[in-house]
Amino acid sequence: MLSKVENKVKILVVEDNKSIIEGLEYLLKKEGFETQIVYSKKQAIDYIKNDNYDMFLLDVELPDGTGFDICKYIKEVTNKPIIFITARTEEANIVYGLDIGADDYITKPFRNNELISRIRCVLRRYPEITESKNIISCKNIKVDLKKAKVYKDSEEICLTSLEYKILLMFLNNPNTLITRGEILEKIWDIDGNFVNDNTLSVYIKRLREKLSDNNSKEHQLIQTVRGMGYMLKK
Amino acid sequence: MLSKVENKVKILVVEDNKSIIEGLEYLLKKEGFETQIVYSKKQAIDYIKNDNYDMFLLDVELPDGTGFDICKYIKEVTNKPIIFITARTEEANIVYGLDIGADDYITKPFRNNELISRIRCVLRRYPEITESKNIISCKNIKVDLKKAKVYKDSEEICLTSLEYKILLMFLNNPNTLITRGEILEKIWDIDGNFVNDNTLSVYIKRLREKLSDNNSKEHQLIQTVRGMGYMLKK
DNA sequence: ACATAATGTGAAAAATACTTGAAATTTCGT
DNA sequence: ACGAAATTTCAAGTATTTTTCACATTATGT
Repeated sequence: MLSKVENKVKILVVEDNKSIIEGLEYLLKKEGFETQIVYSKKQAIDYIKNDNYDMFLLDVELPDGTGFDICKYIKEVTNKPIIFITARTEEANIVYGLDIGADDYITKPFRNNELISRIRCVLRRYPEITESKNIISCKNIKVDLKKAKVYKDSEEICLTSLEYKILLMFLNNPNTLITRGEILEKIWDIDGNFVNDNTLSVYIKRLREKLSDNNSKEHQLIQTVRGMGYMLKK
Repeated sequence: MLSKVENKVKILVVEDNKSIIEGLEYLLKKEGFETQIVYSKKQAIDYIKNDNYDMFLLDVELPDGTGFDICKYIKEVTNKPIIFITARTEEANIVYGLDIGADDYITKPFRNNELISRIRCVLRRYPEITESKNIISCKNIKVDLKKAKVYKDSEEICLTSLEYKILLMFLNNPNTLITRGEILEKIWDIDGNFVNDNTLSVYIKRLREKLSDNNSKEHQLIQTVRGMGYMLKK
């Protein structure tokens, strides 16, 4: 199966209270975020080291330390939004949390809507995060997923909807061989009734035509791998 | 039939609850993992000694010990991801599990989707595991399965699709005699209509030509076993 | 040295991919 | 609902690469 490049905002949640986690994970997923939940300071720092998150929700009290420690660590290595989740009793210290670089805080128990709107509000202050999620690009071709528009060197080019789907399939799997079968299956599969095999060739030809102004073989974004399929060269 | 080198992530599951095992095995297989299930600490350590696993799912409570013991043992001998499966009652100790090197935990009963996404998430933090599944190599020849590209000493060489298929057949069965019949069957079998026997010889010749720069016999990757077939010397 | 098996060669045949134009279908504005 | 425009599909012809095969040559084991 082909992998899919995720274009979601990725949030790391550090929280050790199981009953909060359950609702939280469901909520965030539903709202279109990608989440990773960890339970301790140690684990959190581990995950941060090994992965890239766009944003952090940190509980203050953790079994092996405080969210403040994690916050300081995050601010050392990157500049991404941080929201603290605090018990009401910790409210007094939260000024400290904001001092060391957090963007907001929310006290438990919180209403789901409030959390989500705080998250979105904070994200608005980091426009580069959401913007980067709506654009896929390769070489001089850029796709704005939100507007479903395609640009060649910042000049818009018009693709039909099938051409667009095929292009996305390539952009989501750069440097990966995609067989004709896989494309036919994904784009045309209506209960096994594939389209004429040649149709795909026609689409590839048109896509190339539109994407490239230099139709020498080596300059094609979409390379054919004879006898196997096609591949987008990143 | 020829054995096939699996390019799947291989998971050792240590769990003594039969009703969990049943669903688990089916689920993991369906999601494309290779699984081995064992029921006790003793058995687990035995299997770990004798085989290479990419990842571990450990129940905490076992008839003859705890998953924590197994976790410590694993971390002594290798660095592979570990996820604990715990009953809700053991939740308190789980911080200990994470301390001794586990990557995540999940409490029973769990939803299938949650387990799978935790597994995939943890695997993402060990990129070398999934990457190693996309590369097969032997001596100075490397094959990138994702790109369907072949390299000789990190220099790309171009194979036709049949040459590629045959090479893969050899790489998937190193140090194993493969008869001409087996190759003909696997590569050319279209309802028993085999190709001219000599065709295979031609392909072997071309493959050798492309794979080696030194065409002395001993240096050939693909050795002929007179009267029997061919063998790839690892 | 002999018979047999394996290998090398190049030209013909086949397979695969590309191009083009035109027919069928869908979409969209009126 | 109708017609025009755009999109999608298909068929036929062309170009390119690969696969195949017949025959010549070389290697191997007894």
